[in-house]
Amino acid sequence: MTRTTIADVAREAGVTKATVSHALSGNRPISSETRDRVLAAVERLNWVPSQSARALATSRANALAVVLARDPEVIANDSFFPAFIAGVESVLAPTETALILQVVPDRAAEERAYRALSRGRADGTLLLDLRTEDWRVPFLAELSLPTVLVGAYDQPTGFSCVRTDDAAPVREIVAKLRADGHERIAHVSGPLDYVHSKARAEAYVEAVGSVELLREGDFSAASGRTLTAELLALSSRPSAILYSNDTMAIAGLSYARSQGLSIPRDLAISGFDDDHLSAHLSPTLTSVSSDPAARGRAAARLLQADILGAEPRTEIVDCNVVHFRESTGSTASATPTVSRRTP
Amino acid sequence: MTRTTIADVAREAGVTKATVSHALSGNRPISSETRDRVLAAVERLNWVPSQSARALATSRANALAVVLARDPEVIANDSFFPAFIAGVESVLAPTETALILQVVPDRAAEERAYRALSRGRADGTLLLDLRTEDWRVPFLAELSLPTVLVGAYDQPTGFSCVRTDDAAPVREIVAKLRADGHERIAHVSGPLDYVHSKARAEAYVEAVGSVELLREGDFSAASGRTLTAELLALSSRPSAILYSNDTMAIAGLSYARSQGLSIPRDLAISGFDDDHLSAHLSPTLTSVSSDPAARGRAAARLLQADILGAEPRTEIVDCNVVHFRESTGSTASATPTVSRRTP
DNA sequence: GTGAAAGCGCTAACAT
DNA sequence: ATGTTAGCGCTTTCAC
Repeated sequence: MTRTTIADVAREAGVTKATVSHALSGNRPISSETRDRVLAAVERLNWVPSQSARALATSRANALAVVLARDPEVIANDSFFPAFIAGVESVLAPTETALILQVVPDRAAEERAYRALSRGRADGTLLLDLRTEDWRVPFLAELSLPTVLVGAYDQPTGFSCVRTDDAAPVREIVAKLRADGHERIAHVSGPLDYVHSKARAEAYVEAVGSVELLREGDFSAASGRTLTAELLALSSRPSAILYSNDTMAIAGLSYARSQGLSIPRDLAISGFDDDHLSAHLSPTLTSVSSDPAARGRAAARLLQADILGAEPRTEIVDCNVVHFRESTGSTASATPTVSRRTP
Repeated sequence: MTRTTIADVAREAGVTKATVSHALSGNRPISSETRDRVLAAVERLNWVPSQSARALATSRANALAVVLARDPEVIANDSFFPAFIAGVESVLAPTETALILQVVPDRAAEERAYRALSRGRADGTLLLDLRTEDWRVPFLAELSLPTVLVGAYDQPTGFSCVRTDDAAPVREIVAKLRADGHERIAHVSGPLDYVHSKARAEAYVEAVGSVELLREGDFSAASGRTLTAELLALSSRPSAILYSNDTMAIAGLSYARSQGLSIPRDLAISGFDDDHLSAHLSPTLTSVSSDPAARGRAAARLLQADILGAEPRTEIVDCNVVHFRESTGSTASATPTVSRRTP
């Protein structure tokens, strides 16, 4: 049984391949009568155009791509990614555009992946996990593969960009902790070459005026634990720790408890990303929700526009909202208690 | 600037396109000298073969696909999916095979998506969220699109399948609760037309010998809450509830508490899927971990084998392990307390 | 061991 | 408004 092609449909409808093609694309006027006949034939034969043939002929893959250079294990415990993808899909689905997900082990493979994408696999790509001076930015520019940056990239580029203000929530949390009487506030960041980690860390440093209590983690539970141990071992230890994600915050919280500290009495803790279970922990975890789905939607729309030839533009999606919960001792309307930090 | 093609490489190396093609594929003997020259030219020109041209010529897309008919919002809160995808990617990455993710709103779109996949977009597909008598099984068989079923499908098929024993952990939990003195044990299931929900529910019914306390949820927090309320309003209410995922369990737990019940004293609770934060909740949540990554790896391997022409086979990946935690009042080695349930 | 040429199934000029 | 035809960039017979 050989696959049915556009030629079969043309024969069935008594027209030529060109007519079939145009009847479907609407790229040239067709008598409604002919169109009906063609559509009927398409229906009858259950024909779906070959994606590869179409891609070859039009140089359009009808697919967008995300390449991740992360360890597969890390993807599994990240609460940002699935929601982001869900957002992307919600704008792609109506267009019948596919999303290609490719995980690569190293830079060489990543370059090959982007080259392959630009050679017919995809029409554009979304760049996540941006780093300062990210090599992918000039690289993709040279490949002239339509690209949208997701994150507050700190250099000028010719690409569209979906930004978020990561500094504001950090300032807000620090201010609140200050008002609650905390004087030694620490920060466990993500890797500082990630632009979002860096933005948060810089906002922290600016707010507290010192790098003394800044520690660079890697978003893993293990680093959350280790760095918390390090901070708590200080002769003059912090009374509050801001973590750059919930996973590290929870690991830190567990460690602190294991040392006999009570949260938030002896140590206030806040996270980032607001995992959907964070509001159910005990104590409930103060965190920052950032609507990754909205960023996914914005990024997908910008990329589609870019592919259609629109000018690159930067969109600021600011859905960051701080949820003060029990882990900072401060529920919504709690009156700040002065000087409750431990020695 | 026109894209570089195989013809450019051939010219650069002083050979024909055919030789370039074979030098890379190894599909026919090439003098090592010529090969070197070709490879050098490829390197020099940074040439990557066009995926679409290759796909058209070989009818191989070098891509696998997952089509989801879920609401995008649901994807975001599911702890199974990201880990599963991570597993799939870990076997695909070395092969430079792409994973296509497509979310569809309804059945018509889903059929179109599968047709498009089988017409050049992908070489095979992984079927998730299996339902009893799933229409996709015969449909994909007719499309003759290589497929691997993920879940304990209850009909014979010509497809490979990655199974898990969902009944065993349910039996284990019920047995433990019984031993702890619980006599009225309820179950909040997922939609019963999903094969895994059904398997769990059936194991539950068999273990407790009655459907009286079985309620059908939809895996959402909202249904967890509603059905818990319903069960607790019973004149003779359950002293333990098994939920078919952690999200519903946590919603149920919150509701029970809001009614003044203490967990696990007044109500024992267990979940399913073991979200990475479940061990950090308070009380820590009894749940069943199932290593979705391992299932992703197995499914990807089976699909690749299938595409290469191997016989379909069923693989049982049994990594289900029950983690008894505080929410069932039963830490690992706790001695069963008889009759501590509330009236 | 290598070259020449015929497709793969579409789309898009170019005709009429 | 529709038909004819030439590619898109590969792979793969078929010759030599």
